Amino acid sequence: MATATAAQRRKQAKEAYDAFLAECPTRQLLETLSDKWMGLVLASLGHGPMRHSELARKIAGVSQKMLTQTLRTLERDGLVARTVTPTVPVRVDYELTPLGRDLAPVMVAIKTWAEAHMDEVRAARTAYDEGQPA
Amino acid sequence: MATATAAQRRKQAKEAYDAFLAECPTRQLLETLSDKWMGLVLASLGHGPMRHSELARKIAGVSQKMLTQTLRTLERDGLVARTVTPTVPVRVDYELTPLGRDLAPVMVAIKTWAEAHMDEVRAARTAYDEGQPA
DNA sequence: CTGCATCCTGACCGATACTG
DNA sequence: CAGTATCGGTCAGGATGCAG
Repeated sequence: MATATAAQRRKQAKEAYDAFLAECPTRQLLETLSDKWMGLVLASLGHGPMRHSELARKIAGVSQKMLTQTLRTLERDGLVARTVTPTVPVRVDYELTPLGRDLAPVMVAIKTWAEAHMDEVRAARTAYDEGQPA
Repeated sequence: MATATAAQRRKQAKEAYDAFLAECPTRQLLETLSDKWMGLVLASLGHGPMRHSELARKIAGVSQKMLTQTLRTLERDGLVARTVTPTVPVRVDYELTPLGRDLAPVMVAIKTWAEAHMDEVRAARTAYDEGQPA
């Protein structure tokens, strides 16, 4: 039943998080971090504060909706700080928090890896597709 | 009819968008690596070869379909090697290739980060939600 | 045991229009 | 410039059944 299992799960979660468990909050956080635009947004902000429109320009292909949604999630998770300057045209700046600055390099590492090994992956795909006729 | 025109416009836009992405292959690879189960599969295989059913058991919550789909993608990208042993009950083992072994630590790093900073993120979420009453 | 095909629901995402 | 709300299409992905 749920009672015994729930108590056990709670106790375990308090002592050590394990993303392999479906109910563990870490799983949810991992999925959030794996979101399509998270890496690019974090990598962009890693160079310094940026405005909403600057991010939209830098990250080609992202819609205004997705960008706002991603930034909201990052803000809620304490990875990004949102600063509103109430001038006449409202100005909003996004900046990494200390927590975000700690995560950013890890996300950048994946991006860097992808760039470094693109050729090998491409070659593997070509070989695979040739061996698997449609 | 209006539907045909709308569909055509949509199709044209989609093709143009895909053509644009073709110039930036890194983006596509990054999205692939950011897929929901990629991190957990790579992290699991980082400890050694595993069978299909073993992976399904270890990664709680993944469906058979998604697991196979993820493994096929990894195999196509040359990150995972698939070995079929034609015994009577067919045995299939998945193992990281050298390329996969190079990537795995980076993916594990994100998982590790998530597990390490879960408490801080939780606190940030609570604070955010309390400050933003619906 | 492993993998593939089919069906079907609902979540995601882009486009658009409107507020401040 | 920044953000929200709504609508509609697309497709991811879960469940099931069958094949090797």
